[in-house]
Amino acid sequence: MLLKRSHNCACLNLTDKGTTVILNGWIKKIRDFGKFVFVDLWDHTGIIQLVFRPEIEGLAEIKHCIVGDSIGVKGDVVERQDKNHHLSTGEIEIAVNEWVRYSHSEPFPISDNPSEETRLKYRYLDLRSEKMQRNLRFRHDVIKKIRDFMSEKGFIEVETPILSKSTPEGARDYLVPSRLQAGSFYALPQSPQIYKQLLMIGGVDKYFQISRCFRDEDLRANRQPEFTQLDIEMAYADEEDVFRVTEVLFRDVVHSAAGISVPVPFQRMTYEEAMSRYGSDKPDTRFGLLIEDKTEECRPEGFTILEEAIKRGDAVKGILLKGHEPSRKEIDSMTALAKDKGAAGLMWFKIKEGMIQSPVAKFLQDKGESLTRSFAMEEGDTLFVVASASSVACSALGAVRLYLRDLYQLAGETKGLHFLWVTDFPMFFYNEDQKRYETEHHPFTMPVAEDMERYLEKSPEKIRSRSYDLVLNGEEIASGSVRNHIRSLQKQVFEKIGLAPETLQKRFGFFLKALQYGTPPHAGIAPGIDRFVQILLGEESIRDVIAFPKTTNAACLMTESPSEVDAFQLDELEIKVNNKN
RNA sequence: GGAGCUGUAGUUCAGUUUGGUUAGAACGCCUGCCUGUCACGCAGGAGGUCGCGAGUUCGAGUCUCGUCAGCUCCGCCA
Repeated sequence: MLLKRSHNCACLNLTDKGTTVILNGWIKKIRDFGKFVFVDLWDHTGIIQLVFRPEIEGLAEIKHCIVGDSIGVKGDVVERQDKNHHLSTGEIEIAVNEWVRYSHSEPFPISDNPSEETRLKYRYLDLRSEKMQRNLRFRHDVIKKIRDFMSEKGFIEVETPILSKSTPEGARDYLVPSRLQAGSFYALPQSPQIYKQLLMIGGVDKYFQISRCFRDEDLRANRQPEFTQLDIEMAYADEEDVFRVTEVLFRDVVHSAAGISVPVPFQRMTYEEAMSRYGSDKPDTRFGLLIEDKTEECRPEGFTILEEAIKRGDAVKGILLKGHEPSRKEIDSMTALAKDKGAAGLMWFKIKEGMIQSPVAKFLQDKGESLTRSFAMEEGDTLFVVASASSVACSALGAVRLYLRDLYQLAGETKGLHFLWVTDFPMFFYNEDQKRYETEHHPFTMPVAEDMERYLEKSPEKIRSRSYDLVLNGEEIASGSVRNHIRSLQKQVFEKIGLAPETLQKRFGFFLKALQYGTPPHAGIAPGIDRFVQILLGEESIRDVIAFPKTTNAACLMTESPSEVDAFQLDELEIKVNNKN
């Protein structure tokens, strides 16, 4: 028997006193007093207390219910004698007249403070937690706002295939074997990139999609193998059009979902500046601590470490931490970070009673004066210096900078949202391992035309692309570009990254062909929904904004996927598994 | 591929530094008592492959090696 509910648990209050209601939900807590029993009933709206009095039928049975049981009750809203002010429904309780247990629960395997492993194994129970309920609802609100906004701006949502074609440029593909053409494979899309460009050629003009993307790469706290992005593409548009619509979109979504006002337009910065000043292509602009290049000014005589570095052509760069002196242990951690990024080491300097303090102090013939002067260092500050190839020094100090941010909460604990456009990424970079050029963004990005002419043969790494990232509080939350709509130029790019003509034809022939039919100039962007929601909610893990996430091993502890399959399934696909063990 | 942290009852943890009797606590579960709780209380009970496998030792939850799993980071992520 289903007692059809009249209300949700937490939607009642003292004004409902005297009414008869029917509630459905789970037992959250049960307190047995012999002659009567209190039950905290929970549904997605919250908790309300039920009281089972001696005179009702089934009093003995309610004593045998446990946390997690699903029940329905009919009863009267009554005012409590002793009110509970910790509860929104704490002024009332439901005096139960009639009730039914829909289903019994095994003892609950998940506590108030569950481990990550337990949460993932019993995800359906973890989802009943206040946090997951709130996060899923928030995520829904964000996505609904996005859909409404895009529709209002004249974009239409078009779905693109999940079973698509492998394009092994970039991330590793997830492959799906074909049965009808055994030996051939589909790939799950890393993004709908090519399809959305084909939609532009197809006259869709303004496209968007809340789309699932798949990348078979290692996971991180903010990275899952499948994730959701808002895919956007506009015909007859350039970067300024994309910036404008994206900025207003984020402004409106942030305002309606989180109640925060952010100014538009967003700050912009070139890739070059981001790398040289922040040591990152996704700089956290919520605080200073910028990297300074003192290769010219700072040449303390007799300090052979620096002198020889400069002679080699290395740069001397540093960041000055005002008013903090990290401990030896903390400096060791920072040194390890710098070395991870390829620096030979991390030099540090403090001033104590006018005297410079540093492991390398004894080498400083000028007592460190040229250092303290060029960096404007004062007592109480700590100076970190790296002498390395310029790019190495920057990324090393970039890592140190973020360590200091976390150590001293330099980004502040306020809900400040700093959006930043990073522009002018390089088109190509040289892959040392594979001895060939690759595209920094993706091969469909439009290179800057004049750079292409000047540098294509001699120094391709100097060619800029018309691509851009949107960074929020030091996290990349969107990436996009003006696309290459010129077939000959697209072919040049493919050739530069070493795609042999036959390979090119096999992988991208259909696309190059499509480009022949009057491709409109177009541009787009793809914000990552999961990461954006994660930042707005202040969650440390992206798993907490996804209903059914995977572990760092890309496994699902609940369904135990991935798993072996039956031999007949493999037979149908003509696949043989090589068991390495 | 590499580094670090973690793994003990259904759950969350203590015990590992310094090897030594029968591995503990809390919550949960089971049985009983209780007329106003909201962390209800009281009495009793069940519940353990100390992740797994080797090794050292008279003796291993504890030491060593390997391995698996979870988390974080580097590489990787057009």
